[in-house]
Amino acid sequence: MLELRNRLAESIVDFLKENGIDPEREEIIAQFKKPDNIKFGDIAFPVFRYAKDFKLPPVNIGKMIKDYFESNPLHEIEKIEVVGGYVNFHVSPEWMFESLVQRVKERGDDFFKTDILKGKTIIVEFSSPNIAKPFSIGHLRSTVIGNFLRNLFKALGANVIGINHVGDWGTQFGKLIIAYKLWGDEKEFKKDPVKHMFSLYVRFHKEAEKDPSLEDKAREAFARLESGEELERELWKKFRKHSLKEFEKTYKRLNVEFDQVIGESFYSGKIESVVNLLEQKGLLEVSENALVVKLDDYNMPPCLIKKSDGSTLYATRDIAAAIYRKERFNFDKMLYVVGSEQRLHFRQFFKVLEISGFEWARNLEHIEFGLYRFKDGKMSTRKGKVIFLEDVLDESVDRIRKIMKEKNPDLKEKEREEIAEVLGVGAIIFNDLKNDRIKDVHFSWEEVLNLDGDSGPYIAYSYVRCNGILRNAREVEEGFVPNFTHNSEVLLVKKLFEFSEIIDIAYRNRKSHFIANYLLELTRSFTTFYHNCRVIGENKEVSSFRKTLVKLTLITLKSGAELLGMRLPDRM
RNA sequence: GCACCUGUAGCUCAGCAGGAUAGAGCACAGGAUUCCUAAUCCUGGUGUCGCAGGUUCGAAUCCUGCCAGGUGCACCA
Repeated sequence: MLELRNRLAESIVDFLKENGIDPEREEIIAQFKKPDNIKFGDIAFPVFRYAKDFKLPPVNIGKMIKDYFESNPLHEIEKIEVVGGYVNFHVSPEWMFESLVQRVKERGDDFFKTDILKGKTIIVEFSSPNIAKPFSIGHLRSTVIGNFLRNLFKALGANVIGINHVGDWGTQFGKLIIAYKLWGDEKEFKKDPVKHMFSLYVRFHKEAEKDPSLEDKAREAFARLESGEELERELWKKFRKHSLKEFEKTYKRLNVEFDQVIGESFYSGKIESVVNLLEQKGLLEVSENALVVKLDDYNMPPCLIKKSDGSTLYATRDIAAAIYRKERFNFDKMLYVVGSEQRLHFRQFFKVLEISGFEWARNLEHIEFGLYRFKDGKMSTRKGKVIFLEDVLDESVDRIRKIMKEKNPDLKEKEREEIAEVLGVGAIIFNDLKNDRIKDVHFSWEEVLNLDGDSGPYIAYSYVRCNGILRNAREVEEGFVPNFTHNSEVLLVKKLFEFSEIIDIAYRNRKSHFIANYLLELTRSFTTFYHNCRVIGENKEVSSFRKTLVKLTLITLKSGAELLGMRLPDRM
């Protein structure tokens, strides 16, 4: 469609030039619009703004453009209509179908992939849970959004490095160490390490309200950890090991992989060189006994580099990590998938890098997203007010399992289990990715687990039907000659054709909801087609053509779901 | 207090490099199954696009101000 727009724009530029107007092609392309209603065609060009130049009503100009195209016709265009001030181009569905088929013949299942990012190295830092805390539904967002971006950039040909920047360093570990020393229970820990650590963490904050000296003790404990004291180090290793093992299970369920899992602790040895560098550049100042970089000139509060007790902070480690990664991977872009509440933090350390002379700092992006919130406010790990992701996934799988028993009782137990897992987890992933990530998600079990309408299972169901048809229509040969006999076929082909453009939009905005919504629309187009057009039992030409439409729908649904990181079952 | 984000149908949300009567899902009512899985499809919308100005041939979309909710603003991450 992009190429077609280019060609249309070129013709319009020629036409306008003949009439003494000299616009850029890009300018024309920007004016193209996708009509709200399909009856107005596929590409619309509004001509209102030229009324003054031509000293004619828009309709007349539209007619002139139409005439121009009719004397220089494009085979991709089936029909041109002038309505009001618009020139509406109706793209030939036959041409769309043939282009799609051609593409699939050439590229197979990779038909939607491109190489626009070939040769580029892109780092996506995502998930990054705190290993002192359990994996809550709050961590789901960074995980699935990051995974989506990793998939997307890969599909566009980039060399992508997905990094799980595990939160395994910081004062929180001081807290955990103190709490473990005071109230830790070896037996409880062995039984369920993560839950036990969580209860210690919550208890720490509760007790610290009564006894604020605990906070100081925690900071001291972290300082000892950072300076390499044996006892603290051992405890830390123990906490870390068990947490990572636990997280691994969750990642497996979510079908998420990382190219690198490096904790913040990894950078603790690289802090001094950062401090020295900032010192050299004359950016470092002592303020209230701490080391800071002042950012007054950029309308930001100072960025804290070292606490007054000499231990490091989040920002320091992020700066060290960025420099390290630039040296190691020489990335073209680095994206941080982290909640929007940390926006200031990112602006600050991006700026510190920039004024330190690292020009590549402008290739850093904070991919922010809204947080999960309850009716009565924010989730808080500290207060123990948190929903565990595992519980959400289990509940979702449970619900699916029940529905499956009802709808398809003939499935074997083992197969049903596998499919319920795929559908249940997929439903949660889809639910998270279907809305603009910038918005907060109001958590309610009802909504997260809602399986009606705009949901993962809805898409999966269409996919399953496609598979069913292909299984039952083995005898039918695929047909590559367009043979439209019903309007729903035309609408389906047009929807299928949109896919590449949607990928482009999702890429430019780094947002998954464009793809999620597209998949819902495609599914709707398909089910309408499904209800109106049978594949099996029609004459040869019709059956063959329709079989190919089903095949195209199948691979498009699969590809879109793959980008989102959602698996689809062959039956359900 | 300052900065940023959000505000669209009863609810959850699309649409916002300006463009045609502002669209989905849920909920509610009715209908469709001799036929590729009815987890489906079809029919039914009188919405102050938070409010008020401005720019424009044209504003949900851009600008300004205000209101509401959220987030952040030095030793947490």
